[in-house]
Amino acid sequence: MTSLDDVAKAAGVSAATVSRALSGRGNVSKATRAKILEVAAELDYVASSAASSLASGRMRNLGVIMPELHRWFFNTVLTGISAEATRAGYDVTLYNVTADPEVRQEIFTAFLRRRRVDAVIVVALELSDWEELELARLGIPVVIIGGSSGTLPGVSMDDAAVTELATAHLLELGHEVVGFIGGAEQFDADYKVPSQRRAGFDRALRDRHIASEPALIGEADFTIPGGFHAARQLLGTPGTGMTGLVAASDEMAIGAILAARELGIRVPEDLSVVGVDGHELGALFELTTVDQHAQNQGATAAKLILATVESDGTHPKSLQRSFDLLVRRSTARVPRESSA
Amino acid sequence: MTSLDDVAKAAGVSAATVSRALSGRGNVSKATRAKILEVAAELDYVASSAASSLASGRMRNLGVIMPELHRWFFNTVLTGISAEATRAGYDVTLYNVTADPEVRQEIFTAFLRRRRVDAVIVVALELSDWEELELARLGIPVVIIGGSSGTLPGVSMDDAAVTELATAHLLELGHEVVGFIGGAEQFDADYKVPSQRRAGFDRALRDRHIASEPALIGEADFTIPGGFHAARQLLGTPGTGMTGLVAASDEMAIGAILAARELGIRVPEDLSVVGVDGHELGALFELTTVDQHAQNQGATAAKLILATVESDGTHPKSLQRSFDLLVRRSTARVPRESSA
DNA sequence: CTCCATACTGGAAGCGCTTGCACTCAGGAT
DNA sequence: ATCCTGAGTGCAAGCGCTTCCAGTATGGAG
Repeated sequence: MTSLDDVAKAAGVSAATVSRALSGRGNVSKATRAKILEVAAELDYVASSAASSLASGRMRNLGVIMPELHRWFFNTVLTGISAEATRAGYDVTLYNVTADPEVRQEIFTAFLRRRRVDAVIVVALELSDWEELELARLGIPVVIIGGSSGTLPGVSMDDAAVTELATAHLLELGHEVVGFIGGAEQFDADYKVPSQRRAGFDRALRDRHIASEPALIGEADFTIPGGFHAARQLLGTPGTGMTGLVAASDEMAIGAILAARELGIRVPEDLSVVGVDGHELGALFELTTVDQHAQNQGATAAKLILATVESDGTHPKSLQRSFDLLVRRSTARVPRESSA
Repeated sequence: MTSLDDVAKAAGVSAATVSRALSGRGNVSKATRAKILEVAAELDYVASSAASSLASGRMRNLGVIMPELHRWFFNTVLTGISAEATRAGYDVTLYNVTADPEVRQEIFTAFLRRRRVDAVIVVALELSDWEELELARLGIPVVIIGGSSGTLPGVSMDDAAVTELATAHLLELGHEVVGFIGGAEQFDADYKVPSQRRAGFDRALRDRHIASEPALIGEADFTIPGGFHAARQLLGTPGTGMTGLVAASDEMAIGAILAARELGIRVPEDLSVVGVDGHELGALFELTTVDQHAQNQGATAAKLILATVESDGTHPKSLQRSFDLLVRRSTARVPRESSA
């Protein structure tokens, strides 16, 4: 492996100058820099990250903590982060916090404290006080996506407003009996998004003075099968007169559409379904949804935190992400005689 | 931040001894080690990875190169790798090679050459000669998953055997007109799995002396929408008499089932559909498939390569993964009068 | 024609660990 | 009793960069 010194010797300058030329910090004359760049390329020189990190304290590495990778939101956000990090020359180190509490704790103590990353992005994890403290103790910028924290900045959406918008869409179409599929009471106890989304649904109903009907509320785990089963039960309940259904995630909405099809309920003629996410499968099911631009959320968080790292190191600011209602064919005006 | 020296002083020993006690390399008396461990815990000491890496040449970091994260296979393999790496105390650095050739090249030159990882797992990427060379030049163990290489070891499946098994299953059920949905000729030009899977299908037919019918071959990109569109075209073609359909991935198989439903074709009464993967959504669609234990593939690759890293550093051996036919309700014996 | 700020450059001191080497000290073999 | 072996420990030399500092040259200001 060629080292800095090899380059310095070959270029006839000191190691210090090579370092400056390659990193862009400090002054180097144009001619010298050109010469060094040429020699470095010739020798295929790439600086050792360990040496560079040790000397400078900079890692050029971004940590990402996520609870899982299967659900669309997570891998989409991760894709966004990764693209942005790569563009900036940063590596991405993935910490997959599993359900195992020991693993989770290990991540926060052993792994993160090795000082391997310059910054951390936490995705959709509700942090315990202890965890926030550990994170703060790292002394590096932290940004939260799709979760909330009293003390840490985040790139987030108003998760209540999102379902409120979805619900309002249905109400405006004339639906009066609207159901909801969201997180189970105990689903992801440590993740507030489900309850927020539920709150938005409730709010929309309340604003129109419509009573929330417990029989119209289903619980699922945000996946397609989860939505399928919850919807089948909801739709199988006779006499509800439900003509609209809001799902707190697109995956559940898709599950609901599948359930409706199985039961011979036409979407949107008999039932309007709206989801939340902007899942790529939505197009296939012509699903009306509230797009939360997940990939963008990841990219934005990465950009935000990398800017912080590269500049002073003050704490990044929180950012509110926008979202848009994307109307497709799974929602329609309520039929004249509304009887499900 | 507390350093090794702090611990050494507090424990009344030399830094060398602390290092040995904490890393487990070299001899330290039981009493001394206990004392050091106690002090280290007390001081919340965690070694700086940069310093440790620089001095030892070990990174405790595993690189993973993937072309994408959305498709089920990828995030499932990654989950398996991550779990295993975490267990072993290794970080996972993710390199998401996008379609952009510049980014791809950048990963192989700039990123990987910083010597940040002890080993690399390449997932479902057909490497160019140049890339294999670059990888070899890194001088670290490399393992391929779901791709092939003449020179690099891998954890792989016989991708032809898999579809052969799926196809044989259909043939054994009495189906004689069997269609296939696989990769487009130019889909992932640099990824051989699609053509292998096609080859397995062809082989199964040939073994039974059944001619392969071009009209029964569909092309898609391994996703649900892709499978949907390909299947709709295949199924929409009148007079083929097709009663069985093999999809080269579960996602395409699911798309095909959706297409069949839309066209009023019953599965499995009118059409048997079999996929390949073991996708978690398969259960919902009662999809018969060939389970390739993807998460296991990831875990196995990680275990394999970490063992190599921890021991001598000789090259890891290739491993052939097993796969199992998982019969569910999407396949059935061919109806008496076979006419689609 | 001086003087001084500025642009470049090199020397050298680390960054915080790991590890080869030398040393001491028991305990077992002779 | 002597020698040898090996466990246990400390010293010190790095690992390959970064960056502070000091030194030299250069150009414009006075």
